[in-house]
Formats: sequence, C-alpha cells, structure tokens
Amino acid sequence: MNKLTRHIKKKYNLTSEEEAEINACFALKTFNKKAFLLQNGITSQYEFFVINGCVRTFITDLNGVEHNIMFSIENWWCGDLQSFINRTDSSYAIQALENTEVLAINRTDWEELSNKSEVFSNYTRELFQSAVIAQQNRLVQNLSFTAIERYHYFITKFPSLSQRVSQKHIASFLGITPEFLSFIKNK
Amino acid sequence: MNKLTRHIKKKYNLTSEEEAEINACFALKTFNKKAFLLQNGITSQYEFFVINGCVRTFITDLNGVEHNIMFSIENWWCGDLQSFINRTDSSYAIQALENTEVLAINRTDWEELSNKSEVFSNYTRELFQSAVIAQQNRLVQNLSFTAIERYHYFITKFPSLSQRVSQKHIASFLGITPEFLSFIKNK
DNA sequence: AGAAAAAATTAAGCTATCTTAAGAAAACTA
DNA sequence: TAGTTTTCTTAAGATAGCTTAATTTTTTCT
Repeated sequence: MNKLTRHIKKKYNLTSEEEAEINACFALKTFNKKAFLLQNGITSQYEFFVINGCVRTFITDLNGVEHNIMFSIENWWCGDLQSFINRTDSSYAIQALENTEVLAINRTDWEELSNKSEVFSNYTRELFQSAVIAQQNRLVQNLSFTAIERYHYFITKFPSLSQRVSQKHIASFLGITPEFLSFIKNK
Repeated sequence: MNKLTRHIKKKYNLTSEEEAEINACFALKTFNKKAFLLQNGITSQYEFFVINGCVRTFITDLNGVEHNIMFSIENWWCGDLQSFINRTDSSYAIQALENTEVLAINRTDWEELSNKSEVFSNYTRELFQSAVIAQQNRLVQNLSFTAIERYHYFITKFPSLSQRVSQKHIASFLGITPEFLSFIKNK
C-alpha cells in the first residue's frame, strides 16, 4: 500500500505525517486483464499510480482504429490528464493488459494534496516536467525516424515492455500496422 | 519589461514584492531575425519567455534534415528543458523567425525562484501540465491524422501562425516536405 | 530599383507503409 | 484436451508521401 510513497521518497524527504497524508488520498483498486480503468467519453475521475501489472492508454480514431499512446507499468502513472483537470469528456481509454493493481486518487484529493503537501506538489511538478521531455523525444522520433528505427529504439529502451506486450499493441504504439511490424522483424 | 508578470497575473495573485522578485530574475534579450537563441550541442543556459516576435525550436537529424518541434510567439515559452534541467548538451536549436524580444532566466535563478516563490512554482507546474496535454494531442494527431488533416487542423487552430511562418517551416512542423504541402494546398 | 537569394510550385518517378486476405501459430476456455 | 478465439505471418496489390529537378514567385540586400 505504501509503494507510492516509497517511490516518492527516492527523491524527496517525507515526514511520517506527510506520508500518512499522502497515503490517505489514495485507494487501492484492482483490475483484471482486459478490464477498463477508464472508458472514453466520460469524465476521468482518477489519476492512477500503477503498483503492478501493465495498462495501455489509447485513443480510437474516426475510422475505429485504436492508437496506443502509452504503456504504464510498475511505478508509472496513467490517466487522462486533460479530462481529469478540466472535467471534460475523456478522449482516451485505459485498459489493463495484465491483472493490475493501482492506487487511485480523485480530483478533489489531488487538488487538496497539491495545496497541502509541498512534497507532493514538487513531485508531480517534476513528473510533468519529465513527461514534457519524454514526449518531446517521442515526437522527434515520429518526425525523424523510420518505422524500423523506432522499433529498434523501442526494444532497446524498453526491453521488458517488448516482452510483456503483444506485437499488435507495440505496432500501434509505434504508429504502424501489425503486418508491417511483422515484416520489419524478419529483416 | 513586465509582460511576464502581467501574464502570470491573469491566473495568479502576485504581491508587488513577489512581482519584483520574479522580474529581478529575468533579463531582456533581443535577437534579430535568423539569430540563434540556442545552438544545439551546447548546454542550454536559459529558458525564454517570448515578449514579441516568433521563434522556432528544431532538431537536425542524422541526414541533416531539420524538424521543427514548436513555434513560440508572444506569451509563450521556449527552451530546451532537457538540457536546461539536466545540464546536458542540447539536441535542439532555437532560431528567431522574426526580430524577437525575450525574457531570459538562467538555471540558478530558475531554481531559486521555484523555491522562493510559490506563485512561480505553481505557474510553471501548470505550464508543464498544459504542455503534457498539448503534446499528447499533437502525438495523437501524428498517429491518427493524415497530412491533409494535420494541415487543416494547424491553420484553424493557429491562424496567426500560418500567416507569419513560411510554408517550409510549417511543412517541417507537420512532418511533411514543403513540396507535398504545396501539393496539398492546391486541393 | 535591380540583383541575388530564398521560398513556393509543378510534375514525374520512386519507396515506405497500408490494405486485404488467407493460413499458421499461439493463447485462452470449456 | 479439444475447440475457439486471438495473434502472428506472409504476400500481392494499392497509396500517401518522398525525391529530384526545373520553373516561377517572393523576399532580401545593396
């Protein structure tokens, strides 16, 4: 239950009161493989911190094609930030790819905690900051790398993910069809 | 000179001391059209807040092709966050597309100000948060939209930019060649 | 204003990636 | 363990977007 605060403590000092304060805001939830943590079209009520398991965040385009935006495993976050913050309908859906345990925080607690706990506020600030950097890198990849290069980058950067996640979902993440990924691999 | 704090005050209350504290950390710099605010390969010393003018942030790939990552105009930020925060060599370059005035903050002041001023810290936190959302949207676009769709989205979403910035640079931003953008337009 | 440089257009031929479809392999489920 | 569903592979034909190169238009510089 305290895996999140353990994660925070790697970089920030937490008094035991602060730690309790943070833990009090999160509820443990479990999802079976294929279950949805979030459906698109509804307002996202939670941000999730993954304790174990693996989920995908994806969007379904107008042609009904799904595009995986990110995978989240142990010690990563997931959620539709836009929907969560602005209380708009979610354009993303989040689905468990394995049986998954998460810590969920609702929007009220998120706001209160961000105001009350300086550590939590700094922690999420740095989380956003890293996310900006990571997404910019990803964007550059999509603009300047070929599908083969993106694939090789993916398997070297995330070796464990490439074991755990089906090719179909990796292909979608890379922005190519599963057939083409299969074709790439045999080269 | 106080355009940044005016921008901050749209969403946050600032005492005049805090305002002075923030302003003290920023220095006005001007760049002529085509001048570089940042060259790639060196550590980025500043984050920039654009007062007027327009700049592009871009990366040059292994084939020497430039890819525009973002444009920044009045009241937007630019900088290589990764390089600025981690003191690593910058992979991006930033170039003025018009004569441009910016407010620049160096890394020491940035850190001090983030600790000293709660408003500034909250402001940049929200800035990062919005950037994450915006970049995720952009990623989705690149994954699920065709070049024509991306172009139309761009000109409706950023009508002023599409006037100010050359097609060549818009094409690069959209991830297509200028020839193909020209082809698209005549349809 | 005129010359030089940069940007935009046009078009032909090319390549990366997609689509469709069918069969093989693997993963669930009863 | 067999049957069913899902995923992976293979291959042929189609298409979006690229490359090259020549021409025109626009911008910049003197």
